[in-house]
Amino acid sequence: MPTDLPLLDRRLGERCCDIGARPSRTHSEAEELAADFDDLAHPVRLQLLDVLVRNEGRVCVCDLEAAVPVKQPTVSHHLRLLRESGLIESEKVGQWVYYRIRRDAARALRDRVQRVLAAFA
Amino acid sequence: MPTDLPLLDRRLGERCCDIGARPSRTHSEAEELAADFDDLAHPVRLQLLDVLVRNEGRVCVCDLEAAVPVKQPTVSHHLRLLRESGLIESEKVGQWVYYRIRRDAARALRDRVQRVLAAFA
DNA sequence: AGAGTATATTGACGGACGTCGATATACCTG
DNA sequence: CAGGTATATCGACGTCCGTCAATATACTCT
Repeated sequence: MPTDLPLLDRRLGERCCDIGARPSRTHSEAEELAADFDDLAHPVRLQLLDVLVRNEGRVCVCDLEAAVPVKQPTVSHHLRLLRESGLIESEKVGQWVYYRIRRDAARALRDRVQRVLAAFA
Repeated sequence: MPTDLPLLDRRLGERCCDIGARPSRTHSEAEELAADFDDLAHPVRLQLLDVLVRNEGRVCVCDLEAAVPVKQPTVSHHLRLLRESGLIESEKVGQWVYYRIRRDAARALRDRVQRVLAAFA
């Protein structure tokens, strides 16, 4: 698209506020994307996901607890957020709860995020 | 790495909390990454970046203001956050301020994020 | 049943975040 | 200089977020 023409005019300081720049996404689309980034915008959640990704299969909560610098209720809190956003799932075995990453959801998130970031190139 | 062996044991419910799972990143590394995601974790910031990416060069604040559903002080607020994180820069021309994306910083952020998400594959 | 363990939930607290009206600052024009 | 415009900053307000101690729930073993 020839977005250059109005910009050259603008350089002269003669016009402003009239390029009619509109985002390519609606605000609610942007909200959904922001929610994707939000899931990843906390160090504890990143570390939990990291452990789950690198330990294919099952990791129990006490292992996760040992991997991050917060107390058990806080770990449960972040695990709940990740579960509610569909990125991980849990399975109760005896008195333990094993968590694992949901590869399909993780890949879908990765693809959505990469589609956004591709425009940054 | 053979992460499977302890996991098979674990399946029987006989052991727990001993795989010594440690995140591949320190907490402060995770904090820096989380800050990257935080920059993108707001719909208004995503929309602002979108407009700046798609209008190579200069966009003045009033144009940005027209593109998002918040008032002028809030636009300035988000522009400041993006500027402080190095993703955009501004140039004053007459009574206007033109913003543009910093391609180098944007690409660097994209690469950091993609490196994280690659593990999700 | 009773004691111990693993995990989730609740409730409270402090602090950070998003928003906006009001105001300040800087510039331009007449 | 006076009046107008563009943008930034300030100050206040409400809401959301992260954390944890305490408690609840569910399971295991004896």
